[in-house]
Amino acid sequence: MKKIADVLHQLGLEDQLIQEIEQVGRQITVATEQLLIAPGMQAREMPLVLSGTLRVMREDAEGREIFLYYLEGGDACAMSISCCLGTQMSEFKVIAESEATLWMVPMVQIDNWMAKYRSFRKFIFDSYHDRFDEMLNTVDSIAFMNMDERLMKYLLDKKQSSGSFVINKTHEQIAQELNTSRVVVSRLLKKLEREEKIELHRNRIEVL
Amino acid sequence: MKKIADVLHQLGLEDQLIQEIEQVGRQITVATEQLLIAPGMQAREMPLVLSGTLRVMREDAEGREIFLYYLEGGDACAMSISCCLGTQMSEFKVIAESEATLWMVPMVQIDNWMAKYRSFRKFIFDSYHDRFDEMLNTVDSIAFMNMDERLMKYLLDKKQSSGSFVINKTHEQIAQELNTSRVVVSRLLKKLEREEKIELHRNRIEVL
DNA sequence: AGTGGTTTGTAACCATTGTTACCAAGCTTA
DNA sequence: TAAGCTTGGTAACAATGGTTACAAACCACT
Repeated sequence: MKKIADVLHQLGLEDQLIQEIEQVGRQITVATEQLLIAPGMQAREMPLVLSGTLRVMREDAEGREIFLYYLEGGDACAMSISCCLGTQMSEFKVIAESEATLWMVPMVQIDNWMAKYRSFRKFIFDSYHDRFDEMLNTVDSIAFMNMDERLMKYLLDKKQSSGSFVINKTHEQIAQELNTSRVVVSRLLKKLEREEKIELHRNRIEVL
Repeated sequence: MKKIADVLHQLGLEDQLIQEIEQVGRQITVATEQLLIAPGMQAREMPLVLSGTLRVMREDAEGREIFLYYLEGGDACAMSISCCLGTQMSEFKVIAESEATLWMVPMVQIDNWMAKYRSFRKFIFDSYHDRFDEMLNTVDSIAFMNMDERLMKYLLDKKQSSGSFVINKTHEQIAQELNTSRVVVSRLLKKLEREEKIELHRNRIEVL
């Protein structure tokens, strides 16, 4: 597993800043499918992903959900910041897609570092930009694509982020993340199998 | 029309910063339906809306469009910043929804002010947060709502932002912003009229 | 091996949205 | 007023996706 200092170094942060982040933060480990942030929660720390993957979902009033994007090694959940600068609340649900290690940074430090370190400003802004970009991507999917295309994109994204051709999810889980029904997912997965793009097994999908 | 200093003052910025912004920026006026930013453009200035409304749209490769959000008095197009900090390009299309006056701030100054003024950092972050929030709203609409609900929400948002019950758009224009077809919009508008939520005229819709 | 729960496959049907086609109403300009 | 364009109304049909129902396959546990 990577150390926090290595990750921060790769992000291009100054050594002095890295030391400060090391001093005031703490490392935590979260288990697969563990809930990290739920709508309405007030964050006091900004999570920085050291290893593993977090899944960021949007949830509406009736409990329907939709997948937005993944956070992976080196990514910060920068959206938490504006939760704290204002007194606004989280509008997401963040769940561990796999076991993950996180570096939790106290929010109170953020503004200091923003004033002090150019590299930190760049890091946070890039982070915002990347998230925004992924949101646009999500909008593209749900606005312009049919469910079969969205499903294939979902599988490819998952393959990309996990680095594995094998996806261990049930049709029901996938249906929830795409905000559709299990029957529809099964139907379309079968179609993708007939097109020889994937192979179906119980609890497992292989991308070809 | 409001002066730039007044607008900035209302945003809670320091007097010294306001002076700097006044010195280096320039004011422009854009006509209704004028294109401000197109996908692939590189922004060198950040627009700040003094009066009027800008419409921010997402456009895909095939030219299909979808409405994301409005920018109004006091709003900054903060997304332009990350275009410039990195060397990334605009992923939006920004159009004047009405005649608008803008204060254009050179990007080169932004980082200075971020380091120097706490109020500026807060302004930019709030701006990012607000835009992100509106994006989530858009995602909610297209992910969870049917076209008739989206249409009604669209009309109410437009009423809200323009401050007028009267909406001067053709069914074709609305169809483009919602990424659907004119026939569908006409059909659903007629339904809304029968439900006495709106009144239809040529080139004009009244929200009741 | 048998029981019970979970997961997947499939059919039939419905609702919503998209498409094509055509006409009528309204505006503009000659 | 006539011609031509833009805008809006409506019908008929197609495509996509959502719902209900049921059965089969698979797994875990006894």
